[in-house]
This record gives sequence, C-alpha cells and structure tokens, in this order.
Amino acid sequence: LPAPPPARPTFHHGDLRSALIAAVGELIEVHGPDGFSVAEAARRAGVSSAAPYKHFRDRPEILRAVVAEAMDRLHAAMTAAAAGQTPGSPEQIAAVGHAYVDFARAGPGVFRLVFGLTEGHDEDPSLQAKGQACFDVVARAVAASLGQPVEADAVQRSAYVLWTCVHGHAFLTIDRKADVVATGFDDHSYLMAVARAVLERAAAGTVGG
Amino acid sequence: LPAPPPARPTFHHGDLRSALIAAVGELIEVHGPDGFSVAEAARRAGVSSAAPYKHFRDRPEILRAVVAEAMDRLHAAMTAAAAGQTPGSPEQIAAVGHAYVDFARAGPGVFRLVFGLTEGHDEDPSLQAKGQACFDVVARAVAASLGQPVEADAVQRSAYVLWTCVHGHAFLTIDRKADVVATGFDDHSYLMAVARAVLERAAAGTVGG
DNA sequence: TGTACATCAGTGAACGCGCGTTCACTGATGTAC
DNA sequence: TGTACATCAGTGAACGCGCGTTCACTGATGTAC
Repeated sequence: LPAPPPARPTFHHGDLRSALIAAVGELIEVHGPDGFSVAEAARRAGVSSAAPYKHFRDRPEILRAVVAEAMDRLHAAMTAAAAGQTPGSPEQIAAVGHAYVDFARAGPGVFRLVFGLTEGHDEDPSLQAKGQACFDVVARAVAASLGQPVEADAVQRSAYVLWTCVHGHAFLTIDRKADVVATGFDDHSYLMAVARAVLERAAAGTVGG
Repeated sequence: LPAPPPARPTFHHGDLRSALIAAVGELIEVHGPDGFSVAEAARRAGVSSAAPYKHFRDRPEILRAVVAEAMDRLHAAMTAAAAGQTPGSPEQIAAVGHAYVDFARAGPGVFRLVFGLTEGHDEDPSLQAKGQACFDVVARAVAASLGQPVEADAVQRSAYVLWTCVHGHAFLTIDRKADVVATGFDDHSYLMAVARAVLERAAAGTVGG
C-alpha cells in the first residue's frame, strides 16, 4: 500500500495556496494543461482533497491563479532582460526574445496554458493587463529604436511581427516541430536575425501596408 | 429522458471509421484536444460505446488518426495555394501562409492538437513525413525565389523564419492574444510584409550567422 | 500574563458522474460451391 | 440462382477508476479583556 503523504509538522499547512499553485504547475508539465486534477495537486501538497476549496472556489479558479503567477514571472523576466541592454538595440530585442523562449522552455505546459484559449481567461481584466504589459516591453524597445512614440503604427506593427516570430519559434521548439530544419539555427542567431530584419525594415518604412 | 440516437437504417454503419474521426474533430473544437471522449464520439456517430474498438485499438490511436487526416488536409491546402501563384514570388509565400492561417482558424482545436506535443506522435514516421512535406512546400517557394537548391542553408533558414512568423501569427490569433496590437494589421498585409522582408534579406545574404 | 472565544484552515467520508475498456453476444455481408 | 458458412461490425451490460465537490466536523490561531 502507498506510503501516506509526509505528515506536516503542524495541522495548518502554512502556505497552502502557493503550494497548490506550484503543485498544479508541476502536474501541468507532466500531464498537460487539462491533465491536472485538484485531487492530485492536493495529494502533492500533502493535504486532503477538500482542502483546496478553502482557498479557491473551484478548479477553474486554481487554473487562473496559475496563469496569473506565470504571467508575472514572464513579465519580470522580459523586463530584466530588457534592462540589461542598450534601449532600442537589436541586442535588446533579442534578449527580450530570449527571456520569452527560455520561459517557454522552462515550463512548456504552463506556457501553453498561458497562451492557450481557456474559457474565462480573456475576459479577466487582470490577465489582460498582464498580457499587455508583456507586449509593451517589446513595443518600448522598438519605439526606442525608431525614435517614435510607443503608440505609433510602425512601432506596434513591428513589435507584433517580432512577437509572432518569437512566439512561433518558442512553440515550434517546445512542441519539437523545429527539428525538420536541416541547418543549425541556434536561439541567438535566430533572434538576432529577426531583430535586425524587423528593425531595419521599420527604420526604412517598409513594414506593413 | 433523452431521445435515443437517430437509428441507422442498417445495422452496419457503413463508414464508422471516418465518422468517428469527424466526430472527434468536432468534439476537439468544442472541448479542446484533451477534452474529447471515445464515448461521446461514439454517441455522435450513433453507435454504442464499444463500437469504436472495432476500428481503433484505443483512445490514442483515434487521436493519431485525427492528426494524420488533418495534416493531409493542411498539406493539400498549402500545395494548392502554392500552385496558384508565381513560384518564388512573395505572393506565393503569402498565399501558402494564408492557407496555413486559414487552416488554423477553421479548426483551432485540431490545429493545436496537430502542432502540440502528444505522446507518441513525434516518433510516428508517417506523421513526421507529413510535417516535413508541409515544410517543404515553403522551402521550395523560397528556393525558387533565391535560385538555390532546397537543401541550401539560406533556404532552410529563411523558410524556418517564415514558418515561425506564420505559426506565431496563427496561434496568437486563434488564441485571441493578438488583440493587444492597436493597429489594424490584416492577414494579407501581415503575410506580404513578412514574405517580402525575409525574401529580400535572404537575397541580400543577411539572414543567419 | 491568562483565559474565553470567534475565526479559520484543515479532515475524512461520502455523493454521483462519465469514462475507457472488455465480454459474450448477434445481425448483416459476401463468398464457395 | 440457392444455400451454408466464415467473417466481420455492430450491441448492451458490466467492471473498476478517479474525479470535483459538499458536508459536518475538529484542531490551531489570534485577539479582547
């Protein structure tokens, strides 16, 4: 018979909310975004299957908390990456992209969850704001490069193109679909190539239309 | 009590295999790639829950069949799109990209399944070949543009960059994450911008490194 | 410092549910003669 | 053309399973006096 979960030293857990979010994250890495169960997360946290309901209304609310926490981490990583480079340089764009790709690779399951379409997530204003904040990190770098305001069409378009490239690259690698490409295109050369291409074309005014 | 499933005119279904694949596809659009059940697919096909096991070993095998069928459709659509345009033109690249994006939008759930990481799919040589065939449609267009063989590094890299852009754009739109971008960037202008950018840079020999 | 008590975070048993899969079966099909 | 029979695609009942959630409960915490 299976060993009982490691008995907590105290009756109260201490920080069950965080422990559950972490446990769900781990389960999602193993079983995919839909493959986790409240019961198994509770087991991992060493707690009865009813305990989670003291902290979350239901299963979807737990999922939303996992997404929120992950988006905060992504935003922090992108911001830190941008801070370490010259504003507006291709190197800065590449560094932000690298943070994005690293985030995806470090937790592919959670990455898919964050960027997937989950009922109720797109209507949540706090999640929307976190997504916008991530995009703005890229947009600010592009704006600095072009010497135009962040809201300018050229800036928004170029930032979007960069986003699609990096997003696609992140997905294709975590989903192991990038192996078909015969040549060795490592993250750095890919990101620099894309950053230079978009910035130069934007500066020349040839993006969009 | 619920109405019984519409009685088939005959005891035998006729083409249960195809009917199940179609039913699973529809269910995936509603419930996501993990959200379908063999039982519900059987119900949709008007058949007992044991019937599917006459055609498929188990649940994963049904999924694999759905993926195979979808990849064939994607390849056909990309090939048809390429055939309608001048080989190597940006318009041809854009048209192939459009077929890709349309495929994603027509069945987002199945698209996520096809390009997601599902246990056993990457080891299936027949699925691998289908993926390669899709990539080659793009690579051939790029090769025609550059006047280089398909296997050339520059061709493979440029085709990969194109793939990431279009893949990222497809995902961001079906997952409703592209709305953050303030400006109206429709499919056509996006695809043409990306196609021109990549082809011109590749011709100038500035991709990669 | 000590005690009473409200609050809160846990427990564990129970529920109903739908699922994947197996089983012995039966009705329809098609082929050999 | 007619019949016997092997084959195959269905049926429907059954199984064991893990899940999400609720419930009445109890042990620990912290605050007011």
